[in-house]
Amino acid sequence: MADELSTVYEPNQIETLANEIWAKGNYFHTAPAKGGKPYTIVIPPPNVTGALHLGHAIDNTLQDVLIRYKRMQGFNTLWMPGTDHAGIATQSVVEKKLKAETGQTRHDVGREKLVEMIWQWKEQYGNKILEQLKRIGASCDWERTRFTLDDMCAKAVRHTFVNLFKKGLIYRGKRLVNWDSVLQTAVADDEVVHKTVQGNFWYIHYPLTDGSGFVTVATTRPETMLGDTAVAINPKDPRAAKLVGKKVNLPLTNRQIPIIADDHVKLGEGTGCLKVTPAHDPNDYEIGQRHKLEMLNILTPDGKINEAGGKYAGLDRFKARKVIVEDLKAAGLLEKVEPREMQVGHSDRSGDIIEPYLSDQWFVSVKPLAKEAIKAVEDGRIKFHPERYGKSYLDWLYGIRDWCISRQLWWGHRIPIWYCKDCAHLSTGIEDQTQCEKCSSKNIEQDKDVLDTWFSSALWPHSTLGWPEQTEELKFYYPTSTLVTARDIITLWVSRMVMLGLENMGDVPFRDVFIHPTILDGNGERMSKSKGNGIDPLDIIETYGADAMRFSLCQMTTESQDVRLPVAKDAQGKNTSEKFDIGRNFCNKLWNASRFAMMNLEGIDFNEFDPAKLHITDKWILSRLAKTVKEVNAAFDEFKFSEPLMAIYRFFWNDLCDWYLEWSKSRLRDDSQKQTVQNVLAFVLDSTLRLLHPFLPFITEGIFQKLNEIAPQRGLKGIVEFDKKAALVIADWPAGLDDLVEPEIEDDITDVQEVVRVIREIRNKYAVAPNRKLVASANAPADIAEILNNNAELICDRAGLEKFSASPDEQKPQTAAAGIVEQIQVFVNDIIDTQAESKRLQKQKDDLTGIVKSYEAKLGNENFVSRAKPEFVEQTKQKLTEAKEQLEAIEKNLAELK
RNA sequence: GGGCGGUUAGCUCAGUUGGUUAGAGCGCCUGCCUUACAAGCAGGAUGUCGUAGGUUCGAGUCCUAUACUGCCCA
Repeated sequence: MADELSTVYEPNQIETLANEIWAKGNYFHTAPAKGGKPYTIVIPPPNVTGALHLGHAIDNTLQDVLIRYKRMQGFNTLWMPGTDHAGIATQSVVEKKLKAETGQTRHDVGREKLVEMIWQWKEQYGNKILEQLKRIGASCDWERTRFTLDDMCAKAVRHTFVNLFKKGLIYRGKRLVNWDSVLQTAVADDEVVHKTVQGNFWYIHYPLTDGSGFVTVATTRPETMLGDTAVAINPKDPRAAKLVGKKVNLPLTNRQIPIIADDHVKLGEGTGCLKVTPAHDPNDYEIGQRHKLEMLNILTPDGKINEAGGKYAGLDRFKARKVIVEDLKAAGLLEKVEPREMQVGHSDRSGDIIEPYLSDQWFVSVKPLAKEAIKAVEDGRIKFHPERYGKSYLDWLYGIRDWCISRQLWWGHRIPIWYCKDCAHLSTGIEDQTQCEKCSSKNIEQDKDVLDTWFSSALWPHSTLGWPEQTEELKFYYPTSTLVTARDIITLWVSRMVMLGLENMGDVPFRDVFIHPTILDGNGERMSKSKGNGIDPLDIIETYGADAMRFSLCQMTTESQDVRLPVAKDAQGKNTSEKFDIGRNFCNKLWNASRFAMMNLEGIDFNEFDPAKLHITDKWILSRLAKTVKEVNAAFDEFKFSEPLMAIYRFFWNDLCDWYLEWSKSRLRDDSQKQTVQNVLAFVLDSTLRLLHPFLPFITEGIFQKLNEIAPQRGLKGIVEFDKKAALVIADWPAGLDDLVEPEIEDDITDVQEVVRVIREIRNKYAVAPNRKLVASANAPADIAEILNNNAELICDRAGLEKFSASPDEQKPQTAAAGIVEQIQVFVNDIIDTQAESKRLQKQKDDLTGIVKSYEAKLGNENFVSRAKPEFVEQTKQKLTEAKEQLEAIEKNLAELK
């Protein structure tokens, strides 16, 4: 059966097979009743409208690595999946579709119908992303899949709102908000992206009412002058004494507005006179508050000038700008226009220019919540990895402002507030209200707005576990263990989960927050749909396999904040990247090494294993394995991903494949050693599969299944025995191997490998045919010579020799080429080419001369000898002696050539 | 404007508490279809560690300044 395996790894079949096995065993599902220690991760719920991109792929791969690792370690492991209703994003997708298909707007179909359409859309497409997650191997407990708008989450949202409202932490107020005129909703600060755009500074004259001249104001948004209710000047400005208290005629209107003094106006900047538009600029709003100015709104919700704009009413704000500039010019009030680069806020969702807009909104007073959230990180109840991100989190919370939670949308959690039309009282409650709390009037109406999506995502770690019900799940799995996300989400989501987790549960939502790097393209730009540089993980999976993708993503996950992934178009025009070659090559190597092993495991018998028969190479590979396991565990505990993977990579490729498998070939033909090799091989391969499983779940599971058929019982009888599980996904993590570490054996094998390398180099330099057997010898100190002689067979096997021997008195034969490594001089007979040899040795001589000189310089420096640590000085002396000996040997060999 | 990163081989990145003449993969050069693997094997070349100072016996690593670059916040 093993020899039926194809020589090239084919990911497709094995991915299907592994998925079937996992589904059949229902291994991803868990429950508190299973006992053990809990380990919980809640997925950062992807937006239902979205499709996976590589950002999701890396995020979810890393979560899966942690979950699989902990599951194998025996934790009661829950990975809670789900999606986010993504208010604005989802509604606008459906609105666009409606517009494209029928030309209708949401107002044409009405609220109820639109919401129904969105639900339909969600049912149709919302599962796509879950299917995609399954393709990348996410081992979520799918039975528990949640949605931020499902009943369970809705209940949590309702309770949270009512609690906060009753505590006085939710209030309604007329405030300036970031207004998206296309979507006609307020958006949060963090939904506004600032872009640099080319604009103008218009200098406008405002004539004084007393006829004594004019003041000049400069603005980037001339149309807002319609809403000006004052002109401000710094009180220290020399002109202030004369101007403050006077009035100006606001051009194009018949209003007169006062000149006031305010510190906010910077001295010596611009014209020194600032037009104040409290209803359309955050700074002006502050000034307006201080001076109790009128707040004059001049815009309609869809971004047109309203009736306050007099004859400009009805014009779109950008059109109005042009007309107003023309009119000012005609009136001789436009002094000049300066082109100017400026930062303008754009809606993350619609791309529209955000307008500061005065409207009724609901807010959360976050200060008291933030205080607790700050404490949780400061006292270490929550730890960020890498640590520096804790600072971003704290900085944001120190300066936090009240959170505007109302959105003028129809898709989302409707605000549970009912207005009484008779007594104007506001009622709220867990249940929908049918009458006014105060006057019992049935003439009540629910608030039209919905809550910011982050309000429901902020509850995710406890709402998904059933809160406010005290479910078994909630008691067992909360607080969750680790949150894995990208750094741009720290303020948006992480901080809010901490605030509301502490508020509702009285405990942190998670202990550790791991922030992974952001994937950029080859030009250092963030991947995005609009730029067209995004890579679809499914394209990568089709081309390279899911394991290969995961390998490369994990390998890139170091502590750096960004990773670059050069993007290329393949023959079909899909975005792809050579980066995934590494993962694919690794999978192929793993596949083939496993094939080799399994082809040679016929007749393996666990009970015939005899520890007394262990060969030096067996002990060596077991020692290397044990060390690798240690390294991997240590790295995982520090939230490192690249490091453990690369440790396994080196072990598997550079130790197991390059050396052990090769040495095992002849031993497998030797009946007296066969059972030992077979058992060690099966054990080491099995261990490697276990170590790799969190990273490469599919291929390792596939091979594990085959291994189970060929060698059902694996382990080193009397030393380490492994469980006999039906699937790798639930197999035990390698443990109890520490006693296998043997440093001396590792050193001995290193000497052997060094000698082999020197001989290979010589063979290569002289172009010796691969199949030509040579004779070699070595001069080395007695102890090392003994080791080499004991392992002469290993050297011959790997260096293509028929004979090898070493001794402290060995002299270089006349016709031999010489190589040197540490204290060992190696002589390879009968291939000499005087000229080439002389060139080779000369280069070695030059290198060594440099080394000797640098040591001599160090030791010649009195400061070094007197101030460096004595053991370091001693070490350097030792090295100098060795280097000098090597140099002498080379010089001697060179002299003999001439 | 404030904060946090990055700058190491042609490319993408490692580099622990300062201590051999700085590593990996890809790419490149040479030789191999060696009975697991050419997505492979063996060998080789390649770096003033952004720049300038400083601390130190010793700096890719610590400090200061500076350039370029990215992200977050205002």
